[in-house]
Amino acid sequence: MALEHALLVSLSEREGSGYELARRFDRSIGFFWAATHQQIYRVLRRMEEAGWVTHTDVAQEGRPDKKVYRVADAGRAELTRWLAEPVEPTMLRDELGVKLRGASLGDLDAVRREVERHRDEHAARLAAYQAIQRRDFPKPSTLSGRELHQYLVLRGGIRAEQSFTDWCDEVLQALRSEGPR
Amino acid sequence: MALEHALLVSLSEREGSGYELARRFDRSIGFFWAATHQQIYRVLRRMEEAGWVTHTDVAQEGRPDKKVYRVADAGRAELTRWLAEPVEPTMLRDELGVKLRGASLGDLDAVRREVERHRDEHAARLAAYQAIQRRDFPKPSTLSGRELHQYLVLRGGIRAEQSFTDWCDEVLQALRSEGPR
DNA sequence: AGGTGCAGTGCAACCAGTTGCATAGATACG
DNA sequence: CGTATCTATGCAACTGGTTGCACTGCACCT
Repeated sequence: MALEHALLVSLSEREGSGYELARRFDRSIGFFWAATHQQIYRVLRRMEEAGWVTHTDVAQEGRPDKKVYRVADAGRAELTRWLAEPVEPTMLRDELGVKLRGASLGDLDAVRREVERHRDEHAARLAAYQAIQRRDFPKPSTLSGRELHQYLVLRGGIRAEQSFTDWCDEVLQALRSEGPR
Repeated sequence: MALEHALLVSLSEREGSGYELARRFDRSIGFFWAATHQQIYRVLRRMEEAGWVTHTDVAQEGRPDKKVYRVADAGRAELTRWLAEPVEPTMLRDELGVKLRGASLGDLDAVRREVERHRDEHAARLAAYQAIQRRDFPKPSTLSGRELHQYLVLRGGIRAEQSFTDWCDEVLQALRSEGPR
């Protein structure tokens, strides 16, 4: 599974506590691989058992102690191993498709509103990603290494949200001719 | 969850056994919502307990008996209920993104090959979907109702695979300038 | 004669992820 | 002053899905 490896990547860039990782996920990797704090805590513990990471307790004033994790040698080895190993290409998996397929068995107008809602949500994400692109990667052609890879992942997010938004528009357009509105 | 409802949609179109549903999923809904026979059997039993479907045992010659499921009133009600209820828009979730983000921590060339593999796989799916479109929906503008909805779902698959393929190409292009090849 | 594959259902164990809740001090809002 | 939010970690229960295996009998290939 990839969460372990996503955490290894994130911790390789910078050490951090479970909580910090959860917040980092919320605002960057998490756009492309979401994870709750619960899942992260559990996986970190499992990874420590496996010797992939180690932690040191850090006392703080005015706030709870935290466990700062860093990648161990075994973790680095595991990450390179996994990077070289093939993984299965993902399948599209979106409930909206199921709803649309069943639209004629229910309230068509409700499905229409649902598609609109999804379009808006995906369009909003698209705008957010594009803002990140403008802010963090104004000159893509100058990038290389880690920065280039980060940029390319962001590009993936942009393309995905763009195409989803376009699809919703196509659906709405096509449904407009159907039934009363 | 959507598997129940995907099964309700499929069974509304035509009754069938768990096995048949698994095969139907393999070649149509499954392009957009994959499910193993195991999962399907389990869910069908749960659905029967809930009164959403009923089954009749059908004896066959030369092959095992089968349980043919059909949608009950409660199932139809549940489906319409679910169709009107909002669901959360999906997040992008692809391990390839994690790999790319960590590419500089491992063998860049292996990641490159991996991206190529995924590109080929997605391009193949794209071609398959486009073949279905050409065969089953030569004149989209004439469609309405269930057929239109099926077509639109297929369009979603085509757009998703197209944009993923394009993204892989962009990545490969960008990585070409990096490191030895 | 023997292996593969299809049709058909199913159990058991496991893995990944979600949800709800608990704790506890600090700070900020109204 | 009280409520909400942030930092920080965690347990317990549950849901959804995967993997490996088992059994039956027919058809097809070599």
